[in-house]
Amino acid sequence: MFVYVHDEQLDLIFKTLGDATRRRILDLLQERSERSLFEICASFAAADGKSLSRQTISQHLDMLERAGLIITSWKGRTKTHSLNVAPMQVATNQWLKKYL
Amino acid sequence: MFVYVHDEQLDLIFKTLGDATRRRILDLLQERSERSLFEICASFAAADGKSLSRQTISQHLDMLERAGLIITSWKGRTKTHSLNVAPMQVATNQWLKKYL
DNA sequence: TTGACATGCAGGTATTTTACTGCATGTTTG
DNA sequence: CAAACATGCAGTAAAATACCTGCATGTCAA
Repeated sequence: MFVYVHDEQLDLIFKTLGDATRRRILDLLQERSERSLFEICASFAAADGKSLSRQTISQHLDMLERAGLIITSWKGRTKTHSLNVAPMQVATNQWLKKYL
Repeated sequence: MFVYVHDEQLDLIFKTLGDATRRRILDLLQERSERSLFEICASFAAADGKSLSRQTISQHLDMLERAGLIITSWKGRTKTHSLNVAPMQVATNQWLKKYL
C-alpha cells in the first residue's frame, strides 16, 4: 500500500516536525501511547523548568493531529493521544528518501 | 563521523523543508548543481505559471543556506548554489530514524 | 444533583514567515 | 568608461505561529 500525499500535506508534516515542543510530544508518545493532555502537561512540568500552559500544549496537539502524526480517541471525559508514524514514513518514502 | 545538532538546528532543518518552493529548489539542484539565482528563477518560470519574484526566491535560498541545505560560492558576478544533503541525513539519523 | 475534573472555544499579543517593490552595489563586456 | 547584468539590502503588508488568559461545555463520582 502506498498513499500519495500532496505538497500541502508534505508542508504540514515537515512544518509540524519543525518545532522542538512537538517533537518532544512525539518522543513522549513513543515511550507510551494513549496519554491525555494532562498527562502530557505533567510530563513536561516534571522534566524541567520550561513548562508551557495547558492551552499551548493543546494547540500543539491539534497541529500534530492535523498532520496525522497523532490519533485521538475519547474514553469518557478523557481524550487519549497516540502516536502515528505513517506520515513520517510517507514523507520519507515520497520525498526525503532520494536524498538519504 | 557523527555530528550532533541542537534542537534549534533540527527546528531549522524541518521548517526549511516545510515549504514546497524550497523542496522544489532542492529537487532542481539535485538534477544539476551549481545553479545561479537567475537560472533557478528561469526554471520556475519555465515549468509552470506560478512564478515567484527574484527576491522571493533569493529569500528562500538564504533560508536553505542557513539550514545548511545548500552551499554557495562566487564565480565572478555569479553566485552558484549547490545541494548539500548532510542536514537531511543528520536530522534523519539523529531524530527521525527511530520512527521509520 | 452538585462539585471536581478534562477538555474546548474565543480572543489578544508579539514574533515570524512569505510575498512584494524599489534602490544600491559590484562585475563583466563592448 | 558606460551599459548590461547578477545579486544584495531596506522596507512594507498580509498571513501564520506561538504563547497567553478567561470562560464555556461536557462527564464522572460522591
